[in-house]
Amino acid sequence: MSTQIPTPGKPVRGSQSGKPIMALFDLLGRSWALGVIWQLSRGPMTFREIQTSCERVSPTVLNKRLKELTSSGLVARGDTGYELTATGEELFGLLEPFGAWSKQWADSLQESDPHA
Amino acid sequence: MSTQIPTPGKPVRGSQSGKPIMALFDLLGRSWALGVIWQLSRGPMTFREIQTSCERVSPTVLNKRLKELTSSGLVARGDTGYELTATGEELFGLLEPFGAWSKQWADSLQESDPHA
DNA sequence: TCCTATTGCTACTCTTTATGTAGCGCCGTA
DNA sequence: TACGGCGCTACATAAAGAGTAGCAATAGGA
Repeated sequence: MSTQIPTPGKPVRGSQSGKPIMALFDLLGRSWALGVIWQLSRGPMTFREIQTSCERVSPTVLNKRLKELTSSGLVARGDTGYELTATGEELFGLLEPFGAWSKQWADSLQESDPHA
Repeated sequence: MSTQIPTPGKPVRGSQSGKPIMALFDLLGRSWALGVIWQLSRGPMTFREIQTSCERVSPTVLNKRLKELTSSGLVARGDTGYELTATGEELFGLLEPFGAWSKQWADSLQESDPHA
C-alpha cells in the first residue's frame, strides 16, 4: 500500500510543480473519486451503501478513494458513516452544475450521433 | 485499442445505468482528461505542446484522451492544432472555478498539516 | 533535389491501478 | 449463542498508464 495521495505542494502524478489545480485534478481524476463525492452529497452513507450506490466499485478501490478523500479533508467519518466535510460540500457546490450540464451534453451527443 | 469511450446512454466504467453524469465522470476521471481541458482553455495547441504543458503525459495516453474528448464533442482539431469546441468551452466554464478553489484548499491543507 | 526539423502518432515493454470474489474480525440484536 | 450486517483485507486477474524509441508525413531551406 504505497499509494501516493495527491497533495498540493508536492509533486503528484503528472506534475512536478505541485500546482494545487494539478493536485486536485490528480485526486479527482482517479476512478470513482468524483462518483463518491457525488453520492455523498446526498448525505452520510455507510461503506456498503456507497458501494451499492456506485454500482460496481470494488471494496479495494473504494477504501483507497475514501482514504485519499479523507486525508485531503473532503470526506470524514461521522456517527452515521462517511460524509462530506465543509470543504467537501464546497467542492460539491462547484461540482453540482455538472449534473444538469451532463444531460444537455448527452442530448447534444445523441443529436449528432443517434447510433451511440 | 479496444478502449471503450464513455458515452451517456451506454453503460460505462462503473455504471450500468448510463446516467449522463456517470458517463461524464468516467470520461473526466481518467488520467489527464481534466488537465488537457485545462490546458486547451488557453487556446489551440499542437499535440506536442499539450504534451509538454502537461509535464509527463505519455503520447499513448494523450492520444487516447484526445480521441475520447474528440468523440465526446469537447475537443476538435482546427488549423492550429487541437482546441476546445463550444461544448468544451462550456464545460471549462464549469471547471474554471476549481482553479481558485484549489488554492484555498491547498492553504487549508497546509494549516491543518504543515508537514505536507 | 536532398537534407533537416517538426509534427502527430504507433509499437513496445514495464509498472501501476482497478476489478472481482472470498472471507475475516467486530459489533448489535434476538 | 447464533445471525446478520458492518468495514474492511487478501488475493489473483485484467486494464490502464508510463516511458522510450522511432516512423511516416509535411514544411522549409540549401
